[in-house]
Amino acid sequence: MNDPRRIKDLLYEQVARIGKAASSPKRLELIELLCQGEKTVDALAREAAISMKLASAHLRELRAANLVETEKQGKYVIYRIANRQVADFWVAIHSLAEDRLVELRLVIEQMVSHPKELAPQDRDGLVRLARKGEVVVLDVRPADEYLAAHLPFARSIPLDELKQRLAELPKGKTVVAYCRGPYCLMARDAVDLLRKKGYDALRLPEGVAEWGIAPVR
Amino acid sequence: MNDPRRIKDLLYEQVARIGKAASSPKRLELIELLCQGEKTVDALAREAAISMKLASAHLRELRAANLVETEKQGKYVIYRIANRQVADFWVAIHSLAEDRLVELRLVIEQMVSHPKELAPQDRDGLVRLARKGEVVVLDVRPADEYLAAHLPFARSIPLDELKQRLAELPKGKTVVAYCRGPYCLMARDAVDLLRKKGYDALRLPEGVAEWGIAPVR
DNA sequence: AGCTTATTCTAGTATTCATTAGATTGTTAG
DNA sequence: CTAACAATCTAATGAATACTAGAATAAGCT
Repeated sequence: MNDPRRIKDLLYEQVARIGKAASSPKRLELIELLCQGEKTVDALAREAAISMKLASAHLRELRAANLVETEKQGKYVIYRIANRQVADFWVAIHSLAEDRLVELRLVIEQMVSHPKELAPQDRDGLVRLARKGEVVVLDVRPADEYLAAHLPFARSIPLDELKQRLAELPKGKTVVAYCRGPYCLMARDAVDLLRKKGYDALRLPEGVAEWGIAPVR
Repeated sequence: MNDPRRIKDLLYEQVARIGKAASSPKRLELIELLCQGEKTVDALAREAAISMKLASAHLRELRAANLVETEKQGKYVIYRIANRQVADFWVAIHSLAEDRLVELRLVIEQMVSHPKELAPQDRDGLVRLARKGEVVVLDVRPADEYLAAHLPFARSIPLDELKQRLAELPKGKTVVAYCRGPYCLMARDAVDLLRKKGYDALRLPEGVAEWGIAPVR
């Protein structure tokens, strides 16, 4: 309990707790998932493709940094991000990474970039078109994530139901598909399917976190 | 070189490189120092109170994450942040830490909070008063940091020259002292000194990074 | 009550990281 | 050229971390 450290060190140590939480790829993936809406440990583990034990351990770290909260509901434990600032931080750190790390930009390009990307510049324009019904904004995430938060005027058809529900989409209009954000491939797959079926489809490489829309409980 | 990993993992791994860079207290302190302006390894080590070897090792990490750049000038190596987005990230992570971690707020309160704090709400108001000359905005950081970037209408008197240069300050006006940001104590010490000498002095717990002012090369 | 499922806790291991000391490179000053 | 200094590199150490497996809780379900 002696303290030969500078008082200042205590401050940076606290900030570093946030950095530590953000220093593991898996934890970042969990944060991104939680930005879509609250989820159980089980669901998080499944979607991040890790064991529940490991998910639990990482969530423990996130909770130790006060970035997420939990609520016990019967057999399940529900995790959610502590507030929208956490989602903003996720956007800030992945944006900075995209800005600074060529490697990241290369991987992103390899993964998705075809002529079917929508430049993420003009949000107001997209909303205006969607309001007038001139484009269809399509949320292809699981239904519960759509319920927790979605882009303005978006309609929900989860990716795994898309093939069966194609009839719901008007064929003349451009479909703008989005999912969890730039690292999620559901919208890419949706666009591939839609184009194969003759639709005019584009991928919006942004999600609710990037648009600053916080999930509701 | 086999790759049984999901392609997605590569993305989060890249983002985690930024998180790793931000997971060490010392590296965060170095980033904050570099937000004040470019510096040599030697200067950084001195101001962060660590050995040059350790500073060099940490700076190596920061450069590996592309957050800082270097330039060799004769015997010295000059480090600077790669761009203003890095400074914005520093502000984002320390703000999130202040929002989420009670421990951090407690340490900050213990360190500085007296009745002489200026609430950091009204920047425009402060600038207006400073423009009209109704308050003196005083930058107490070392002179080179003032030259690299400073708040609007601020004048420079480094803390260690303040005692000798008190005559430069008009006694009737409120002096608003600032330094490197909320974790820096130079402004606090300046305010203590000024009040002891009969000045009306307040501490602004923000610096150029928090105001979004990037240092010039 | 027993059985199943969701979650956490405890150990154990392999790996990574922070830090220090010693040797090395490159540059300036005498 | 040599001495002094700035900075980096290498190697070594102890501490922290990610992940796995096994046991322990705890809440439904039958």
